Amino acid sequence: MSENYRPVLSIDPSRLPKHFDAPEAEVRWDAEWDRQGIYRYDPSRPRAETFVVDTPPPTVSGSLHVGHVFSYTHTDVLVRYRRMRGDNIFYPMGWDDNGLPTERRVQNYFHVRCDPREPYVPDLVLEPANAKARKRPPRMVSRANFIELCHQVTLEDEKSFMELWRRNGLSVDWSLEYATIDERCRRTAQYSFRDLFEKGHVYNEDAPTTWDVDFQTAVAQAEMEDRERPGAYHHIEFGVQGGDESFVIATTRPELLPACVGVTAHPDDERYRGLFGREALTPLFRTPVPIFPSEVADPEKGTGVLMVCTFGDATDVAWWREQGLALRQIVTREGRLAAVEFGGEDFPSLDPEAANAAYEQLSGKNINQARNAVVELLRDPAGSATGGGAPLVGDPETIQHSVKFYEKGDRPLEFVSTRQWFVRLLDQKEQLLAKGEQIEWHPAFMHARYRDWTEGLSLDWCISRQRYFGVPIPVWYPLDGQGAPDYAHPIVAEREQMPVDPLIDTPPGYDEAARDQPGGFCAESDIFDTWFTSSLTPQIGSGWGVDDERHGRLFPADIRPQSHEIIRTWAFYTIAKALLHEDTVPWHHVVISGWVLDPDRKKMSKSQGNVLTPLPLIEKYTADGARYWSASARLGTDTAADEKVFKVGKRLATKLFNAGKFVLSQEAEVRPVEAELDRAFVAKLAALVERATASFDDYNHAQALTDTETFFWTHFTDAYIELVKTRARSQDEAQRGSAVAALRLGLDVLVRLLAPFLPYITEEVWSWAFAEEKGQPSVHRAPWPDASDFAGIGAPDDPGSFELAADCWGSINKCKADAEVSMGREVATLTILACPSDASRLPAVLGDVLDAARCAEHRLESREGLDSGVFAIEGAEFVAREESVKRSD
RNA sequence: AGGCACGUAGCUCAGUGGCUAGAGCGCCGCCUUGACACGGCGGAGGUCGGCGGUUCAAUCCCGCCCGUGCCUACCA
Repeated sequence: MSENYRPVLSIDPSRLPKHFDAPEAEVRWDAEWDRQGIYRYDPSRPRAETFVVDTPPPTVSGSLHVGHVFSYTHTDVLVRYRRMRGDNIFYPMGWDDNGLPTERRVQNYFHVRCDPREPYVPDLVLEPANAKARKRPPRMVSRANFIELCHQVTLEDEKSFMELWRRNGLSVDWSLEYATIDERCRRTAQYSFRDLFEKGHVYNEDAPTTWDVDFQTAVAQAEMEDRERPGAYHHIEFGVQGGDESFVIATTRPELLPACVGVTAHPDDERYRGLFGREALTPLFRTPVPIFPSEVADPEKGTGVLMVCTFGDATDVAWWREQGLALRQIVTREGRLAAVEFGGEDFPSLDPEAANAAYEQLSGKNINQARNAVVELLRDPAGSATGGGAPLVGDPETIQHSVKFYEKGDRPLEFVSTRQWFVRLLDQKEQLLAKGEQIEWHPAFMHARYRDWTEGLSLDWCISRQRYFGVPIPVWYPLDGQGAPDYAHPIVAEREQMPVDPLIDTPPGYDEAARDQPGGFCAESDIFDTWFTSSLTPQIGSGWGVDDERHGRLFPADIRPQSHEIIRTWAFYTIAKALLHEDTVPWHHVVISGWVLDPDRKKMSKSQGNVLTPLPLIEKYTADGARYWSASARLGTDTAADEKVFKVGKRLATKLFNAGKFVLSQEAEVRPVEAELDRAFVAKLAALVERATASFDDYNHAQALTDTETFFWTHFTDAYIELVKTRARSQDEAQRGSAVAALRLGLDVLVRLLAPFLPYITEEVWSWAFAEEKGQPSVHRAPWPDASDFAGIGAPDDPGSFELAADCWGSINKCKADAEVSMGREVATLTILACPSDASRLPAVLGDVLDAARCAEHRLESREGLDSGVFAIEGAEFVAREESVKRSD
């Protein structure tokens, strides 16, 4: 080597393993990244340089499935890109641990139930229930013990999630970890309540509320779903007071007949016009109820006239309110028919004896049993309100209709009148929609989901839950002299007290001795809907109410990644909170991942048993392979968990390992990139960098991956490396230096372009030489490639010379394939025919082509009629194999 | 019922108002290795869901239809 040039920092490939040991590297790099603190948020840098992520806190009690690594990888890829662009990343991780899923898991895991009347047992230790224990009735534990068990289980679950995230290479700043039940989140949620209370956005009300009879808790509109269920129209004859007329209503809920409080039909319906203002008489119970007209009644549906009950559905609730009808709540919180007495003021009857006899058949039964029983009673002419035979007209007519369920529930929702806390949202629709407009949705069409939901909002947000493991509502109620609570004047905890548990803590101005005493106070025992806390994740991260300066620096966030099925819950509620608290958007961009489908493109669900767990896939295909699969999906696109794609990712990582080994083991002097082919390659590489960067900025990471991968495989490893392999070992130092410099630049840039997708293998390759050479220990802190990487390298004389060389070499390869000889076979001589233009351009790169083809002698002839880029190879004479082997020794 | 998205090679997916529509996997044939057989070269394989329309030109734009998924609504 000449004395003026120092050698490049090359590696000795024999010191590297033959194959990449991914599991070992994944553990090693994860620890190393932690040690270097490369994912740490730097609070000293300004907002403009900071990229704030509002990470979805996963429900830890749910099972781990590939959907988790899928969507979180999308976020991580974007975050890693922004980090390399120089942004100060704020990327926390939280766990959504409170709420029903955890309670249910704890109930199953230990085979316990919570009964608040049970005394607290200190230091209670329970073993996971075995099959035998499950056959016995569940053990009853106190509320405090139950909550302790919930904490115990969530801690374990959080650990397994964290291990998965780390293994998957999420570049989370683990010092920012939170859990939605921890003290900080409880405080933030209670601050939120107090702020909404002060602003007049929350209220409590005793009103009919959608209720799950199994979980025995109120359910919000966002947590309901429709399910198709078989049902039946029952035609039932009603009488009319003071006349011998009758009419027939149709209902799918005959068991609610004892709760009938009115009858209605459309005002223009000729059949029933004469009845308005009079009273109907129910069969069986002989209860007189008002008949009133309503525009909402559809003359086409059923018989056009219907009974109003408390409560069959939301329309019943509306009629009940508008008409000021009586309240006859017969369905209990347990989903059974309550014991009621006909003949009194609440349940009037013209024939109390018969009514009570009939109701006796229903009392205490569940909904289905009561329905069957009432139908039997209606078949008996004795129950008729008119004396005109059996009240049930004809046979029930079976239909298929959709019924509202709690999304986690097993029985239809009932409307039960209970006292609940609500956030007033119906008066905020316009503002909520306006905030949705200010946010950029990726992909844009997902905005429609938010708009549809917001426009269709029909109920205020019910935020109280009659459960145990959650953030307590920070409220007490004063008790009057008789010990009755004054719900109109709740005592809300002071901010300084928070977080409080009203069941333990005492309200300001009261002594603990006054608890549950007349003239004293009583605690609100309900907890918040888990979304009440989850909707504050941007504020939890920013320290809202705790550190205003920091909040100003981190709120609103830059991106909110999430999946599309929780737009109506998580996204919606978070927008609502930011609106009500600070009249702002919570983040500037929403990034929506699609769903993961099973390999047959069916939705994965536990009930179908087609859920794939991620760790075995990561172990089989490496973390980089799993990330490749995730990242190959565009935002918002539902994607099949296709193992073929994992495999491709693993192959890409392997290829990068080998290409890196080759490129970095080339020894040469540091020389400028000058050869025509090298400059042509660099020009293509620069174009790739521009495209990939534009794709990332356009929230299209999948395009960036495809382009980079294709370039890496097609142009770099299959073409460029092969074409310059010989020259990279040439005796001509300038030629050799140019080739090696371009090879190293190619590897350097491609490793950085792939780093967001394949963090492990890129870091591995980076560590061999670039880390030292560039003074940047981690590729994940290295600058994203840009024009400065190519400064000083001239444009090629002919912009097409790279393709020309690759095409010509490809033609020779095809010639070898046709002759069934190996690509490495030496060629004694051959003739290349090219169109006149190509023939004149080819010599600039022909030396590299002939080297790659191992061709000793050649002739280049111009031939009219050939297309550009098409080369005919004639008269090829291959060196005999034995001779070829001998020569190369 | 309304809305959104999707329908491209056997499979999973790219793609563009215009040259012969692409990739990977799978398949077939060949190559035995000096970065990589966890590889390379070559090949077969598509009426771009259907029918109309706009256009010199449509897989791409428009309309209708069919199919799939989701969202919203209705659900006496």
